[in-house]
Order: sequence, then C-alpha cells, then structure tokens
Amino acid sequence: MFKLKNQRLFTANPSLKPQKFCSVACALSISDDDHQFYKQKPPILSPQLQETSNLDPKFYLSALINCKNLQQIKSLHTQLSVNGLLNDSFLINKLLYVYVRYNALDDAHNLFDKMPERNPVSWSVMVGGFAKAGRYMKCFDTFREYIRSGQQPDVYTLPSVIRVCRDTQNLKMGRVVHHIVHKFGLHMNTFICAALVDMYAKCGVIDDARKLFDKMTDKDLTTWTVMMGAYAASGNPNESLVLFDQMQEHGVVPDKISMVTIVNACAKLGAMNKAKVIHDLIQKQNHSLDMILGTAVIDMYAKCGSIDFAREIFDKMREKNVITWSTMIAAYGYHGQGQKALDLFPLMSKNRIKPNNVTFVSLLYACSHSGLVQEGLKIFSLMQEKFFIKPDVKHYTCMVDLLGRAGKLDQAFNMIENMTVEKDVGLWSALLSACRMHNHVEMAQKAAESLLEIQPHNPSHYVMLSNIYAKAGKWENMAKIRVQMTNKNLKKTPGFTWVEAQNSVHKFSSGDHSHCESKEIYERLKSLIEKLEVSGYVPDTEFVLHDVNEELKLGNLYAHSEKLAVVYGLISTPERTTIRMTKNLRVCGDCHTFMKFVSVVEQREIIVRDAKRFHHVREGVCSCGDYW
DNA sequence: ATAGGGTTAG
Repeated sequence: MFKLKNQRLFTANPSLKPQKFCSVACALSISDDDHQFYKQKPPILSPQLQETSNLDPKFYLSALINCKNLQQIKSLHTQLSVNGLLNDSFLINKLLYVYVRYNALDDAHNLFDKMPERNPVSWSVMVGGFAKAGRYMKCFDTFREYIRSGQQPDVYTLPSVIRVCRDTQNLKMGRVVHHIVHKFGLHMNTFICAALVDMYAKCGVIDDARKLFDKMTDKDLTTWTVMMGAYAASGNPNESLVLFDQMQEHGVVPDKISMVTIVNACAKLGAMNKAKVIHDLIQKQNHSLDMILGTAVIDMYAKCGSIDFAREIFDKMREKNVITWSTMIAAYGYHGQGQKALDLFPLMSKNRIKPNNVTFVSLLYACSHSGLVQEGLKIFSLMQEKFFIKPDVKHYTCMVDLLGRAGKLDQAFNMIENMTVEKDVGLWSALLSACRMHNHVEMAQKAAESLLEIQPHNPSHYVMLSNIYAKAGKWENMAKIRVQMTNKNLKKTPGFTWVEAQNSVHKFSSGDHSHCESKEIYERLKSLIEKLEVSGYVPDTEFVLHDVNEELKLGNLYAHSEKLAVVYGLISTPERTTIRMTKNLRVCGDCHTFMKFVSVVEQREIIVRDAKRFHHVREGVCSCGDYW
C-alpha cells in the first residue's frame, strides 16, 4: 500500500527534486479520501498519520517537504497547531516556505503575522516570497518593517529586495538598498553583490554595474554571467565575449545558463567564427540543447548568417516551445525566405504549439520582407479571427511595411488612421521608409511630422526627410530642414559598421583612420574604386546630407564606414563578408551600388545586417531598392 | 531552513 502510493507520488511528479525518502512522509502522498477527512474534522489526524506519527518535529518536517498541494499544507498546518508545534521555529519557517512555494502568499503572510517570534529565516522567506510573486509593495513593506524592528538584515533577504528594485526599475531604491548593504557591512557577500550588479545593469547604469563588478574579489559564475548579459543587453556584445574569455582564464567553468547568455551575446554580435567556437564548447561540455539553450543557438546561427545551421539545430531539438518556433520563423523572415517561414506555421499546430503575438510579428515580418502581400493580409486576419490575438503596434508596423513596400501607400496610411492602438516611432518610420522608396513626398511629410511630434530632437528623422526632398529635387525644402537642424543644434549621429575578420570584430566609422591597417584599407579602397568604375560603377552622390563632412572625401568619393568594412573584409578574409551596421542606420544608395559591384567584380558574397536583418548582396538577388 | 544569472519581435 505504502509503496504504491509512494510510487504514485514520484511518477506523477517527475519534476520533483529527489528528496530523502522518509517512510512516514509518503503518507502524505495519498489521499483524496484523506482530504475529505481533513476537511470535515481538521483537528483530528488521519488514521494513517495517527499510526505513524508522534510529536516528533522531524516527521512534520519531511511531511512538509513532500507536500504536493495546498490542501495538504493546510491540513498539516492545522495538525501542527493542534499538537502545539507552532512554537518550533524550524518547523514554522518550513511551513512558511512551503506556503510560499505553492504561491499561497496570503496564507503565508497570515501565518507570519501570528508568529510569536520571527527569526531572520522567517523574514527572508517572507520577503523573498513577495519578491518572487511580484508583489513588490508588500515586499518593500515587509523589508522596511524588518529594518525598523532593529534587526540586522541577513544576507539571504537582501538579494530578494534587490531583485525587486531591478524588476521595478527602481534605481533610486536600489541605491538605498546598496547603502544599507554597506551600512551593515555586507558588501563582501557574493550573492548580494551579484544581485546589485544585475540591478544596476538592468536599470541601465552599466558603468555602475561594472564598477561594483570590478571591486568584487570572489566573482562566482553567476556574477560573471550577470555582467556578460548586461553588456549584451546594452549593445556591447563584444565586451560580453571578452569577459567570457576572462572568466575561463580565472578558472570559472561555464554552466548552461552562462552558455545561454554568451550564445545570446554572440547572436547580437553576429560573428560566425565565435558562434562555431561557442557551439563546439557546448558540445564539448555535453550540455544538452534544451528548449532555452537550443533556441538561443538557433537564433545565434541565424543572426550570424547561417540559416542552414539554424535549421539543423531546430530539427534536432526534441522539445520545442512557442519561442523556438517563433525564432525559426523570424530567422527565415530576415533571411528573405518568407515562404519557408510560412511553411513552418501549419507545422506548429500539428505539434500542438499555439502561436502567440510574437509568432505573428515574425510571420508578418517574413511576409513583408519577401513581398508576400496577399499572404501577409491573410495571416493578419487569421491572427484576429482564429487565434483571437489583437494586433498591437508591432503587427501594424509589419502591415504598414508590407503594404508600403508594395506601393500601396494609401492603404498603409488608412490602416494607420483607423488603428486604435498608440502609434510609435517604428510605425511612422515604416511609413516614411515606404514613402522614400516610392518617392511620395507629401505622405513623407505627414509621416515626418508625426515622427517629430514624438521625437522632436532625433536627427535621423530630419536626415530621412531631407534625403527624400533631395531625391525629389525639392532643394528649398531640403535647405529648410538643414536650417531647422542647425537651429536645434542637431547633428547627424555617427553610424558604425562592424566586420568580422581575423577572428575578431572590427569597427569602422566614416572616414575612420583609427584601424591599425588603415593605410592598406584606404589604398585598397582607392584601387578598388578605380576597378569598379571600369566595370561601370558610378558613385551616387545624391544624398548630400548623409555626408556632411567634406573631410571624408576620398577623391570624389566618400569613405563610408560600410565601404571601409567591406574593404577590410576583402583584405583579410578569404570567404564571404558579413558586415553589421548600427541599428536603424540605412545603407545609402552609393554604398548599396558599391557593394553590388564589389560582389560581382570580386566574386564575393556580402551580407549586410543591422541588429536583426540580412540582405544578400548578389547580382539579381538584391531586391530592396536603395532602402534596406 | 531562507538568496543572485538564461530563449523569440520591436
């Protein structure tokens, strides 16, 4: 009887952590009947428990550990109370903890309120419970009460409080807590410091995070992981990889979570060499590709340019969730293989995965970038009618992009006018780009006006509109924009281009001479342009504002960061070249033409990407016009 | 006994 019941407990809950088996504890694993019994007469022990129980707290301890639902916890609570064991701080804290683990925060709090004596463990469980459950005010209140009670907060409580500061983006409170940490001399605790580093990073003050990180003498794996993740999230994935190497030099061996973090950083960097090294390391250390790590690796390979590797991993993964599927769909989207993205969609339901709003963003994006207008419209209505997902601004942005690229500007504009969700910069930018592509000056003005209402000081909106005027020959309007920019003291923000070569990533800005092989690069660029001109390359100097600085000129040409990166790629890598550009930076017409010619004349495949998009530059393949 | 780090779009 016992064995059977016990088996049921463990087979029904394979996820339960292996625990010391206690012959009496298994009595709790049964019992719909018992529940009924408890319900009717709570103070009385069930026959089974009576048989085996005594007033030994150890019995209740293992019973609590093996609880599998709230009902059981409550009935044990009653029994503890009846047996007068609620004075045992060890037991009561365990009870508190089990309530918290089953998300019964109110029950826990009631118990906590009635506790005659609260020790640091009680406080820490309660504060941590509120923190995990997202009940931030309650967490702060409890912590405040703790401090006011005059006790020294222990090292277990503070990480939870810091976590809440992070989750609520409450940097001010975070600094106060940091102060408290110092006041109580707890600044040497690794758990607390790691939490603080994470809090600073996620509140956007990465320099403060780094300062604290550097001060820490014993950085453990979590600390390193937090810092690596912070750099990746703040747009400096290169630094994540640097730290990853340093960590290993310090003898810290990465685990699965840190692997996910570094895979993610590598995806953001877009460096295929690194991607392979990291994937090798994962295999060497025998980390299985579970849903999270597997999904991250798919994303990494896709963003490093290899949709085939990405698909290989995808096919190998045994368990996939909606994120895995959405990642793969998005990957096909930005690789310009819209049909393949669409083909995956019906397979999702076959595998019983329900698409979510992100899946539909990826699908619509895939349609817009492959020019699948009808399909996109179909998906858009399917999403609402069959899956009852209300489109948000991102879905609308994809639709505006889809219609806009196809030249259906009026339809796109109508959609914007009729939508009820709040319009953002991305939405209007999509329309503005479409206007530029189709030379629709009037609508461009409307789009730009809306953009400048939201972001009156963003120079890129002015530059974009100015370029549209230039293309239409409306020089007076263009001049006005330039005056506005000068009056507002706005300067074009510098753009960067990165290229992966020589096993690392090199960064260029326009007219950049800082690279150590700068001389060779410029010489090669000069001779290359001569070669290209023989083949019919005519530099396009239409977009005057793109290059305000005359010093960037190289003969009658401009040394765009894109060109410098492409040339460095030619010099230093035998294979194809992948360059990555500052997010939102558009490749200008001249660079586009330049790359097209390079790809033919030098027989080299060039891949351009910003954070998420790819465009293969091959003759006949590049269909994006001068706007990418 | 109680504590910190991980995946998709934009």
